[in-house]
Amino acid sequence: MARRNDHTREELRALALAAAEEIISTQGLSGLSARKVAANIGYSAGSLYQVFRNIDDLCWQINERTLTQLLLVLQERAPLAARFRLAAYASDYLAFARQYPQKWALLFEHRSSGDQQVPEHLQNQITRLFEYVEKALHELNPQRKAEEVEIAARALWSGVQGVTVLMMNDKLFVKQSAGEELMLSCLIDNFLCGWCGEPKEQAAC
Amino acid sequence: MARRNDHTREELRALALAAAEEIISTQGLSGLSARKVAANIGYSAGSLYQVFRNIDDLCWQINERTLTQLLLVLQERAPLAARFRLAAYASDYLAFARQYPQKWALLFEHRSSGDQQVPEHLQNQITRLFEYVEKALHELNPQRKAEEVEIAARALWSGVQGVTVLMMNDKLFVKQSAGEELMLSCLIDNFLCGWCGEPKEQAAC
DNA sequence: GTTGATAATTGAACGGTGTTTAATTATATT
DNA sequence: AATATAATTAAACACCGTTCAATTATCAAC
Repeated sequence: MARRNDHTREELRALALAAAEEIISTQGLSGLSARKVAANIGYSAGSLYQVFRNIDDLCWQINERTLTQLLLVLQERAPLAARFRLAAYASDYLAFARQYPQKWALLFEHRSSGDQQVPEHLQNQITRLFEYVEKALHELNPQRKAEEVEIAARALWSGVQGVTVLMMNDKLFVKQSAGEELMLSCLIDNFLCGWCGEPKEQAAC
Repeated sequence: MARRNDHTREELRALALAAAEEIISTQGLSGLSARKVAANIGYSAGSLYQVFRNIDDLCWQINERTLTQLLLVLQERAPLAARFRLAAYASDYLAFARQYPQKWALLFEHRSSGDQQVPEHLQNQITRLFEYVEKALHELNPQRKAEEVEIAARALWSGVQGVTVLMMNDKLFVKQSAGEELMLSCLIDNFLCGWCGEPKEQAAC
């Protein structure tokens, strides 16, 4: 066949990405295969290579979509006061990972085998994520230098990331349910205590 | 052949694990395959299944060895005072990840496809890791309840974990070299500020 | 319309993967 | 020496990602 008008190039790309996301969500990354994706959208495996360089590329593009989705959620928190906003970011992040565990896992575990680099667009998205945190930290303590803010934002958010990772790995067993939320507020409260230099508001744990 | 005395069961297991570690260290996880491991130790692929249930199992066993190695490093820090000990733990952890990036990645990214669970022995090792941190935190503020210590240790160490993960993913770009070390001390200092309730020692960033 | 060029699509092929199993072979026991 | 036992293997199976020649549908020109 040729240039059949069923779907344009872009439509095909979107179809494939959607099908791949569906497979990953239900069967995990290990359940993903080019042939399955193709079959699910009524094409042959070879056709995917018209739109993706390889399936690593497909995974990167899924990650871009996932990150877009996440950023959209976080954006909603903009009206909140800085301190609550940070807490909301963290809790949203955790909730997102719980809701889309497989897609979230792909987001932070996918590394290309070999030469390929992280796509620029994805890097920009990650930078934006950090900027949200930087903005909140700056509002909380405007005297800090830009460099300090940058480092602190990455440190703090890496912490949130770490809590989420360990949760996802079922490798932490805290007695209470909602233990992860406790950990997040513990992390943030204690950190902000140092960041703002507020001795009185000692964190709960 | 049968029960050839070249190697006992346990020797074969050790040989295979060593070969697999070598392959992972040089070619990454994606370069690992049962046939390669077998070839490298002069056996056929099928023989591996006498000693491992599958190659996921082999990966778990590698992880146990890696974690043993890491715990050994951290143990050396026991003589230090609590605050320095914590900092040393974090820096050791980061250094370990840098030195054995592939093995470290396997440690925190490997999840079985499907039914298999995290082996008990590995869980115990992770618990021990957290206990090191708990001990230091307790020494720094003995008034805290055991529950609080438990949560704080996991929160703080997850932060260290997060910094390391993001570093490994080349996803954070801080201008300074040694930016990761700065992030770690930023995280720990600020956190401990809240933990101990020490307002004066405001962290550098 | 018919022809020819163009581009999308496919199916088959290649070399790889993990895993199972029947057949083989070396050791241990009787 | 004969037999039982257990280790080892080669081959087979069903997958995988990727490539490519062959096919086929669309478009442009005549």
